[in-house]
Amino acid sequence: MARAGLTAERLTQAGAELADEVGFDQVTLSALARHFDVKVASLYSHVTNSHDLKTRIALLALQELADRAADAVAGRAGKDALVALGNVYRDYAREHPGRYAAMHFRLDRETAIASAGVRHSAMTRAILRGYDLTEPDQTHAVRLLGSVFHGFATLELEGGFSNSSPDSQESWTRTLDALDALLRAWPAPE
Amino acid sequence: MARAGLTAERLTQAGAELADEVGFDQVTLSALARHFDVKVASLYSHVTNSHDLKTRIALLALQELADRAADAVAGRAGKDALVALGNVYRDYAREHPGRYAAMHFRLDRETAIASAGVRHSAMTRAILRGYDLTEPDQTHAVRLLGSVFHGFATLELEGGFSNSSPDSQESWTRTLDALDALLRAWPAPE
DNA sequence: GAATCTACCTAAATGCATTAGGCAAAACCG
DNA sequence: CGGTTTTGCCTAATGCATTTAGGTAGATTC
Repeated sequence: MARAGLTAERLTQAGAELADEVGFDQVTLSALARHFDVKVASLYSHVTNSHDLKTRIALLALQELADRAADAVAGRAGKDALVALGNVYRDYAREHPGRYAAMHFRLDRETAIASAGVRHSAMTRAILRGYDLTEPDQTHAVRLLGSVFHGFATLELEGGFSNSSPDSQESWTRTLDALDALLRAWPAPE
Repeated sequence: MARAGLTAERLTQAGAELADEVGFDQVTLSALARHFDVKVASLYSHVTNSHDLKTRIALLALQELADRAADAVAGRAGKDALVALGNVYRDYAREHPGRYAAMHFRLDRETAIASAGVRHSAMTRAILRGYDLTEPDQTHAVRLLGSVFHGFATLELEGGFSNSSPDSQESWTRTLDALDALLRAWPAPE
Protein backbone atom coordinates (compact mmCIF):
# COMPACT_ATOMS: atom_id res chain seq x y z
CA MET A 1 0.00 0.00 0.00
CA ALA A 2 1.00 3.58 -0.60
CA ARG A 3 2.56 5.40 2.29
CA ALA A 4 1.16 8.63 3.62
CA GLY A 5 4.54 10.26 4.19
CA LEU A 6 3.89 11.29 7.76
CA THR A 7 6.42 13.04 9.95
CA ALA A 8 6.22 14.52 13.40
CA GLU A 9 6.29 17.94 11.78
CA ARG A 10 3.37 17.28 9.46
CA LEU A 11 1.38 15.87 12.36
CA THR A 12 2.18 18.91 14.47
CA GLN A 13 1.20 21.29 11.70
CA ALA A 14 -2.05 19.47 10.98
CA GLY A 15 -2.70 19.27 14.71
CA ALA A 16 -2.28 23.04 14.99
CA GLU A 17 -4.73 23.61 12.14
CA LEU A 18 -7.18 21.20 13.68
CA ALA A 19 -6.83 23.02 17.00
CA ASP A 20 -7.75 26.30 15.36
CA GLU A 21 -10.81 24.71 13.79
CA VAL A 22 -12.25 22.65 16.62
CA GLY A 23 -10.35 23.73 19.72
CA PHE A 24 -7.14 22.49 21.27
CA ASP A 25 -8.97 20.12 23.60
CA GLN A 26 -10.54 18.35 20.64
CA VAL A 27 -7.21 17.59 19.02
CA THR A 28 -6.98 13.83 19.17
CA LEU A 29 -4.77 11.28 17.54
CA SER A 30 -7.90 9.66 16.17
CA ALA A 31 -9.00 12.82 14.41
CA LEU A 32 -5.52 13.29 13.02
CA ALA A 33 -5.41 9.71 11.76
CA ARG A 34 -8.72 10.27 9.99
CA HIS A 35 -7.37 13.43 8.45
CA PHE A 36 -4.41 11.60 6.95
CA ASP A 37 -6.55 8.55 6.15
CA VAL A 38 -4.33 6.34 8.22
CA LYS A 39 -4.85 4.05 11.20
CA VAL A 40 -4.36 5.56 14.63
CA ALA A 41 -1.62 3.18 15.67
CA SER A 42 0.49 4.40 12.77
CA LEU A 43 0.90 7.78 14.40
CA TYR A 44 2.86 6.25 17.23
CA SER A 45 5.83 5.87 14.89
CA HIS A 46 6.08 9.64 14.79
CA VAL A 47 4.93 10.94 18.15
CA THR A 48 5.27 9.04 21.40
CA ASN A 49 1.69 9.71 22.51
CA SER A 50 -1.08 12.26 22.68
CA HIS A 51 0.75 14.34 25.28
CA ASP A 52 3.78 14.52 23.05
CA LEU A 53 1.68 15.77 20.15
CA LYS A 54 0.15 18.48 22.28
CA THR A 55 3.54 19.51 23.55
CA ARG A 56 4.76 19.86 19.97
CA ILE A 57 1.76 21.99 19.05
CA ALA A 58 2.41 24.18 22.08
CA LEU A 59 6.04 24.64 21.11
CA LEU A 60 5.05 25.46 17.55
CA ALA A 61 2.65 28.13 18.75
CA LEU A 62 5.15 29.61 21.19
CA GLN A 63 7.69 29.90 18.43
CA GLU A 64 5.32 31.29 15.81
CA LEU A 65 4.13 33.94 18.20
CA ALA A 66 7.63 34.80 19.38
CA ASP A 67 8.68 35.24 15.75
CA ARG A 68 5.77 37.53 15.03
CA ALA A 69 6.45 39.49 18.19
CA ALA A 70 10.11 39.91 17.31
CA ASP A 71 9.13 41.22 13.89
CA ALA A 72 6.65 43.61 15.43
CA VAL A 73 8.91 45.22 18.00
CA ALA A 74 11.94 45.48 15.71
CA GLY A 75 12.65 49.13 15.05
CA ARG A 76 9.94 50.41 17.34
CA ALA A 77 10.09 51.97 20.77
CA GLY A 78 7.84 53.41 23.46
CA LYS A 79 4.12 53.30 22.88
CA ASP A 80 4.66 52.30 19.28
CA ALA A 81 6.36 49.11 20.42
CA LEU A 82 3.82 48.50 23.18
CA VAL A 83 0.92 48.71 20.75
CA ALA A 84 2.67 46.54 18.19
CA LEU A 85 3.41 43.83 20.73
CA GLY A 86 -0.06 43.91 22.20
CA ASN A 87 -1.62 43.63 18.78
CA VAL A 88 0.52 40.67 17.88
CA TYR A 89 -0.75 38.78 20.91
CA ARG A 90 -4.36 39.71 20.43
CA ASP A 91 -4.35 39.09 16.69
CA TYR A 92 -2.69 35.73 17.07
CA ALA A 93 -5.28 34.67 19.62
CA ARG A 94 -8.07 35.67 17.27
CA GLU A 95 -6.57 34.18 14.13
CA HIS A 96 -5.34 31.04 15.82
CA PRO A 97 -7.43 30.38 18.90
CA GLY A 98 -6.43 26.72 19.04
CA ARG A 99 -2.74 27.48 18.90
CA TYR A 100 -3.17 30.27 21.41
CA ALA A 101 -4.80 27.81 23.80
CA ALA A 102 -2.04 25.30 23.06
CA MET A 103 0.56 27.78 24.29
CA HIS A 104 -0.82 27.38 27.76
CA PHE A 105 -0.51 23.63 27.72
CA ARG A 106 1.49 22.68 30.77
CA LEU A 107 5.08 21.94 29.74
CA ASP A 108 7.53 20.17 31.99
CA ARG A 109 10.24 22.35 33.39
CA GLU A 110 13.07 21.53 31.02
CA THR A 111 10.86 21.69 27.94
CA ALA A 112 9.58 25.07 29.04
CA ILE A 113 13.08 26.41 29.58
CA ALA A 114 14.17 25.25 26.13
CA SER A 115 11.04 26.68 24.52
CA ALA A 116 10.46 30.00 22.81
CA GLY A 117 8.52 30.96 25.94
CA VAL A 118 11.59 32.65 27.34
CA ARG A 119 11.75 34.93 24.28
CA HIS A 120 8.31 36.25 25.14
CA SER A 121 9.23 37.69 28.50
CA ALA A 122 12.49 38.98 27.04
CA MET A 123 10.59 40.90 24.38
CA THR A 124 8.13 42.34 26.85
CA ARG A 125 11.07 43.48 28.92
CA ALA A 126 12.66 44.96 25.82
CA ILE A 127 9.79 47.30 25.10
CA LEU A 128 10.08 48.63 28.64
CA ARG A 129 13.40 50.17 27.65
CA GLY A 130 11.32 52.97 26.19
CA TYR A 131 10.03 53.77 29.66
CA ASP A 132 11.83 54.81 32.77
CA LEU A 133 11.53 51.92 35.20
CA THR A 134 13.94 50.66 37.83
CA GLU A 135 15.03 47.03 37.60
CA PRO A 136 12.58 45.41 40.03
CA ASP A 137 9.75 47.52 38.65
CA GLN A 138 10.53 46.21 35.19
CA THR A 139 9.72 42.72 36.35
CA HIS A 140 6.46 43.84 37.88
CA ALA A 141 5.59 45.67 34.68
CA VAL A 142 6.44 42.63 32.56
CA ARG A 143 4.05 40.58 34.63
CA LEU A 144 1.35 43.21 34.46
CA LEU A 145 1.63 43.50 30.69
CA GLY A 146 1.59 39.74 30.32
CA SER A 147 -1.50 39.57 32.51
CA VAL A 148 -3.34 42.21 30.51
CA PHE A 149 -2.44 40.79 27.11
CA HIS A 150 -3.30 37.25 28.12
CA GLY A 151 -6.37 38.20 30.11
CA PHE A 152 -7.82 40.40 27.41
CA ALA A 153 -7.19 37.88 24.65
CA THR A 154 -8.72 35.07 26.68
CA LEU A 155 -11.80 36.95 27.81
CA GLU A 156 -12.36 38.29 24.32
CA LEU A 157 -12.15 34.79 22.84
CA GLU A 158 -14.55 33.49 25.45
CA GLY A 159 -17.02 36.08 24.29
CA GLY A 160 -16.93 37.89 27.60
CA PHE A 161 -16.92 41.26 25.85
CA SER A 162 -19.30 40.48 23.04
CA ASN A 163 -22.59 41.45 24.62
CA SER A 164 -22.24 44.98 25.91
CA SER A 165 -22.13 48.07 23.78
CA PRO A 166 -18.67 49.53 23.14
CA ASP A 167 -17.07 46.99 20.87
CA SER A 168 -14.01 45.24 22.16
CA GLN A 169 -11.74 46.89 19.63
CA GLU A 170 -12.37 50.21 21.28
CA SER A 171 -11.70 48.84 24.73
CA TRP A 172 -8.48 47.36 23.42
CA THR A 173 -7.31 50.67 22.01
CA ARG A 174 -8.12 52.42 25.26
CA THR A 175 -6.42 49.67 27.23
CA LEU A 176 -3.22 50.22 25.28
CA ASP A 177 -3.54 53.97 25.86
CA ALA A 178 -3.99 53.32 29.54
CA LEU A 179 -1.00 51.00 29.77
CA ASP A 180 1.19 53.54 28.01
CA ALA A 181 0.09 56.27 30.41
CA LEU A 182 0.67 53.94 33.33
CA LEU A 183 4.18 53.03 32.25
CA ARG A 184 5.08 56.67 31.74
CA ALA A 185 3.90 57.48 35.25
CA TRP A 186 4.69 54.25 37.07
CA PRO A 187 3.88 54.77 40.76
CA ALA A 188 6.42 54.21 43.51
CA PRO A 189 5.53 51.57 46.12
CA GLU A 190 3.30 52.89 48.86
CA MET B 1 -29.02 -2.81 48.16
CA ALA B 2 -28.40 0.35 50.10
CA ARG B 3 -28.72 3.58 48.19
CA ALA B 4 -25.98 6.12 48.03
CA GLY B 5 -28.25 9.13 48.38
CA LEU B 6 -26.93 11.01 45.39
CA THR B 7 -28.30 14.31 44.22
CA ALA B 8 -27.22 16.70 41.50
CA GLU B 9 -25.99 19.01 44.27
CA ARG B 10 -23.80 16.39 45.91
CA LEU B 11 -22.37 15.42 42.56
CA THR B 12 -21.65 19.04 41.76
CA GLN B 13 -19.99 19.62 45.10
CA ALA B 14 -17.87 16.49 44.83
CA GLY B 15 -17.06 17.40 41.24
CA ALA B 16 -15.84 20.81 42.37
CA GLU B 17 -13.61 19.25 45.01
CA LEU B 18 -12.29 16.77 42.51
CA ALA B 19 -11.58 19.61 40.10
CA ASP B 20 -9.50 21.38 42.74
CA GLU B 21 -7.53 18.20 43.36
CA VAL B 22 -6.86 16.91 39.87
CA GLY B 23 -7.89 19.71 37.53
CA PHE B 24 -11.18 20.57 35.92
CA ASP B 25 -10.35 18.67 32.76
CA GLN B 26 -9.89 15.48 34.73
CA VAL B 27 -13.36 15.65 36.25
CA THR B 28 -15.16 12.66 34.77
CA LEU B 29 -18.35 10.88 35.56
CA SER B 30 -16.30 7.73 35.99
CA ALA B 31 -14.12 9.28 38.66
CA LEU B 32 -17.17 10.63 40.43
CA ALA B 33 -18.87 7.24 40.33
CA ARG B 34 -15.79 5.67 41.91
CA HIS B 35 -15.81 8.33 44.59
CA PHE B 36 -19.38 7.50 45.57
CA ASP B 37 -18.79 3.77 45.05
CA VAL B 38 -21.54 3.60 42.50
CA LYS B 39 -21.80 2.55 38.86
CA VAL B 40 -21.33 5.25 36.27
CA ALA B 41 -24.74 4.79 34.69
CA SER B 42 -26.37 5.65 37.99
CA LEU B 43 -25.17 9.22 37.73
CA TYR B 44 -27.36 9.79 34.70
CA SER B 45 -30.40 9.89 36.97
CA HIS B 46 -29.04 13.11 38.46
CA VAL B 47 -27.18 14.90 35.69
CA THR B 48 -28.03 14.61 32.03
CA ASN B 49 -24.43 14.06 30.95
CA SER B 50 -20.84 15.09 31.47
CA HIS B 51 -21.41 18.51 29.94
CA ASP B 52 -24.26 19.14 32.34
CA LEU B 53 -22.06 18.26 35.31
CA LYS B 54 -19.37 20.65 34.16
CA THR B 55 -21.91 23.38 33.64
CA ARG B 56 -23.14 22.90 37.19
CA ILE B 57 -19.62 23.10 38.57
CA ALA B 58 -19.05 26.28 36.58
CA LEU B 59 -22.23 27.81 37.96
CA LEU B 60 -21.27 26.82 41.48
CA ALA B 61 -17.89 28.47 41.12
CA LEU B 62 -19.34 31.63 39.59
CA GLN B 63 -21.74 31.93 42.47
CA GLU B 64 -19.22 31.17 45.21
CA LEU B 65 -16.83 33.74 43.83
CA ALA B 66 -19.55 36.33 43.33
CA ASP B 67 -20.61 35.84 46.96
CA ARG B 68 -17.07 36.30 48.18
CA ALA B 69 -16.62 39.35 46.01
CA ALA B 70 -19.84 40.90 47.28
CA ASP B 71 -18.66 40.38 50.84
CA ALA B 72 -15.29 41.89 50.07
CA VAL B 73 -16.47 45.08 48.43
CA ALA B 74 -19.27 45.75 50.91
CA GLY B 75 -18.45 48.86 52.90
CA ARG B 76 -15.28 49.61 50.97
CA ALA B 77 -14.51 52.21 48.35
CA GLY B 78 -11.66 53.43 46.17
CA LYS B 79 -8.39 51.59 46.36
CA ASP B 80 -9.58 49.71 49.40
CA ALA B 81 -12.35 48.14 47.34
CA LEU B 82 -10.09 47.56 44.36
CA VAL B 83 -7.56 45.67 46.45
CA ALA B 84 -10.25 43.65 48.20
CA LEU B 85 -11.86 42.61 44.93
CA GLY B 86 -8.56 41.76 43.30
CA ASN B 87 -7.53 39.65 46.26
CA VAL B 88 -10.79 37.75 46.22
CA TYR B 89 -10.18 36.71 42.63
CA ARG B 90 -6.57 35.81 43.10
CA ASP B 91 -7.12 33.96 46.36
CA TYR B 92 -10.01 31.99 44.94
CA ALA B 93 -7.90 30.93 41.98
CA ARG B 94 -5.14 29.76 44.29
CA GLU B 95 -7.38 28.02 46.81
CA HIS B 96 -9.67 26.50 44.21
CA PRO B 97 -7.80 26.18 40.94
CA GLY B 98 -10.22 23.60 39.58
CA ARG B 99 -13.26 25.72 40.27
CA TYR B 100 -11.51 28.76 38.92
CA ALA B 101 -10.88 26.89 35.67
CA ALA B 102 -14.48 25.69 35.69
CA MET B 103 -15.69 29.28 35.66
CA HIS B 104 -14.33 29.62 32.16
CA PHE B 105 -16.19 26.60 30.90
CA ARG B 106 -18.17 27.74 27.88
CA LEU B 107 -21.80 28.24 28.88
CA ASP B 108 -24.57 28.59 26.35
CA ARG B 109 -26.00 32.05 26.04
CA GLU B 110 -29.09 31.70 28.20
CA THR B 111 -27.27 29.81 30.94
CA ALA B 112 -24.61 32.49 31.03
CA ILE B 113 -27.17 35.25 31.29
CA ALA B 114 -28.93 33.52 34.18
CA SER B 115 -25.62 32.82 35.94
CA ALA B 116 -23.84 34.75 38.64
CA GLY B 117 -21.44 35.85 35.92
CA VAL B 118 -23.40 39.04 35.47
CA ARG B 119 -22.85 39.91 39.14
CA HIS B 120 -19.11 39.89 38.52
CA SER B 121 -19.07 42.66 35.98
CA ALA B 122 -21.60 44.57 38.08
CA MET B 123 -19.29 44.45 41.08
CA THR B 124 -16.27 45.50 39.09
CA ARG B 125 -18.29 48.42 37.80
CA ALA B 126 -19.35 49.20 41.34
CA ILE B 127 -15.83 49.71 42.62
CA LEU B 128 -15.27 52.21 39.82
CA ARG B 129 -17.71 54.53 41.55
CA GLY B 130 -14.79 55.47 43.76
CA TYR B 131 -13.00 56.83 40.69
CA ASP B 132 -13.96 59.57 38.33
CA LEU B 133 -14.70 57.90 35.00
CA THR B 134 -17.19 58.78 32.30
CA GLU B 135 -19.69 56.12 31.30
CA PRO B 136 -17.96 54.61 28.26
CA ASP B 137 -14.64 54.71 30.06
CA GLN B 138 -16.15 52.70 32.89
CA THR B 139 -16.79 49.86 30.50
CA HIS B 140 -13.24 49.98 29.21
CA ALA B 141 -11.95 50.01 32.77
CA VAL B 142 -14.17 47.07 33.73
CA ARG B 143 -12.68 45.10 30.88
CA LEU B 144 -9.15 46.12 31.76
CA LEU B 145 -9.58 45.13 35.39
CA GLY B 146 -11.14 41.84 34.38
CA SER B 147 -8.24 41.19 32.04
CA VAL B 148 -5.63 41.92 34.68
CA PHE B 149 -7.31 39.90 37.42
CA HIS B 150 -7.92 36.95 35.16
CA GLY B 151 -4.60 37.16 33.38
CA PHE B 152 -2.58 37.44 36.57
CA ALA B 153 -4.43 34.61 38.29
CA THR B 154 -4.05 32.35 35.27
CA LEU B 155 -0.39 33.03 34.66
CA GLU B 156 0.40 32.67 38.33
CA LEU B 157 -1.36 29.31 38.47
CA GLU B 158 0.48 28.15 35.38
CA GLY B 159 3.70 28.89 37.19
CA GLY B 160 4.63 31.62 34.75
CA PHE B 161 5.90 33.81 37.57
CA SER B 162 7.51 31.17 39.72
CA ASN B 163 11.03 31.17 38.30
CA SER B 164 12.28 34.73 38.40
CA SER B 165 13.28 36.61 41.50
CA PRO B 166 10.70 39.03 42.91
CA ASP B 167 8.01 36.75 44.25
CA SER B 168 4.62 37.03 42.66
CA GLN B 169 3.04 38.46 45.80
CA GLU B 170 5.13 41.57 45.41
CA SER B 171 4.23 41.93 41.75
CA TRP B 172 0.59 41.55 42.70
CA THR B 173 0.80 44.32 45.29
CA ARG B 174 2.52 46.59 42.82
CA THR B 175 -0.01 45.70 40.16
CA LEU B 176 -2.83 46.81 42.43
CA ASP B 177 -0.93 50.02 43.20
CA ALA B 178 -0.50 50.60 39.51
CA LEU B 179 -4.16 49.99 38.72
CA ASP B 180 -5.23 52.38 41.43
CA ALA B 181 -2.90 55.05 40.08
CA LEU B 182 -4.17 54.39 36.58
CA LEU B 183 -7.81 54.72 37.54
CA ARG B 184 -7.14 57.94 39.40
CA ALA B 185 -5.46 59.40 36.33
CA TRP B 186 -7.37 57.67 33.55
CA PRO B 187 -6.13 59.08 30.23
CA ALA B 188 -8.44 60.66 27.69
CA PRO B 189 -8.51 59.01 24.24
CA GLU B 190 -5.72 60.18 21.98
C1' DG C 1 18.92 -8.56 -6.39
C1' DA C 2 19.35 -9.48 -1.43
C1' DA C 3 19.25 -7.60 3.05
C1' DT C 4 17.81 -4.16 6.10
C1' DC C 5 14.95 -0.67 7.73
C1' DT C 6 10.74 1.43 8.78
C1' DA C 7 6.11 3.24 7.68
C1' DC C 8 1.95 1.56 8.18
C1' DC C 9 -0.95 -2.33 9.37
C1' DT C 10 -4.13 -5.72 12.38
C1' DA C 11 -5.45 -7.13 16.85
C1' DA C 12 -6.42 -6.46 21.46
C1' DA C 13 -6.73 -4.25 26.15
C1' DT C 14 -8.22 -0.29 28.78
C1' DG C 15 -10.98 3.69 29.98
C1' DC C 16 -14.74 7.18 29.55
C1' DA C 17 -19.55 8.50 27.86
C1' DT C 18 -23.96 7.22 26.92
C1' DT C 19 -28.41 4.59 26.29
C1' DA C 20 -31.89 0.81 27.16
C1' DG C 21 -34.12 -1.84 30.09
C1' DG C 22 -34.71 -4.19 34.87
C1' DC C 23 -35.27 -4.59 39.95
C1' DA C 24 -35.88 -3.28 44.52
C1' DA C 25 -35.96 0.42 48.00
C1' DA C 26 -38.62 4.63 49.16
C1' DA C 27 -42.40 7.30 49.11
C1' DC C 28 -47.13 7.92 48.71
C1' DC C 29 -52.01 6.88 49.65
C1' DG C 30 -56.24 4.98 50.85
C1' DC D 1 -50.64 -1.00 57.41
C1' DG D 2 -50.70 -3.11 52.55
C1' DG D 3 -50.63 -1.95 47.87
C1' DT D 4 -49.16 1.06 44.29
C1' DT D 5 -46.17 4.25 42.25
C1' DT D 6 -41.99 6.38 41.89
C1' DT D 7 -37.25 6.38 41.31
C1' DG D 8 -32.41 5.32 42.55
C1' DC D 9 -29.24 2.28 41.29
C1' DC D 10 -28.16 -1.81 38.63
C1' DT D 11 -26.49 -4.87 34.34
C1' DA D 12 -25.61 -5.01 29.58
C1' DA D 13 -24.15 -3.19 25.39
C1' DT D 14 -22.29 0.32 22.02
C1' DG D 15 -19.12 3.83 20.39
C1' DC D 16 -14.99 6.29 20.49
C1' DA D 17 -10.05 7.58 22.09
C1' DT D 18 -5.50 5.83 23.83
C1' DT D 19 -1.96 2.73 23.90
C1' DT D 20 0.93 -1.58 23.16
C1' DA D 21 2.55 -5.86 20.68
C1' DG D 22 3.67 -7.88 16.79
C1' DG D 23 3.38 -8.43 11.52
C1' DT D 24 3.98 -7.08 6.41
C1' DA D 25 5.25 -4.68 2.53
C1' DG D 26 7.40 -0.64 0.50
C1' DA D 27 11.76 2.09 0.62
C1' DT D 28 16.56 2.20 1.17
C1' DT D 29 21.15 0.42 1.00
C1' DC D 30 24.93 -2.28 -0.65
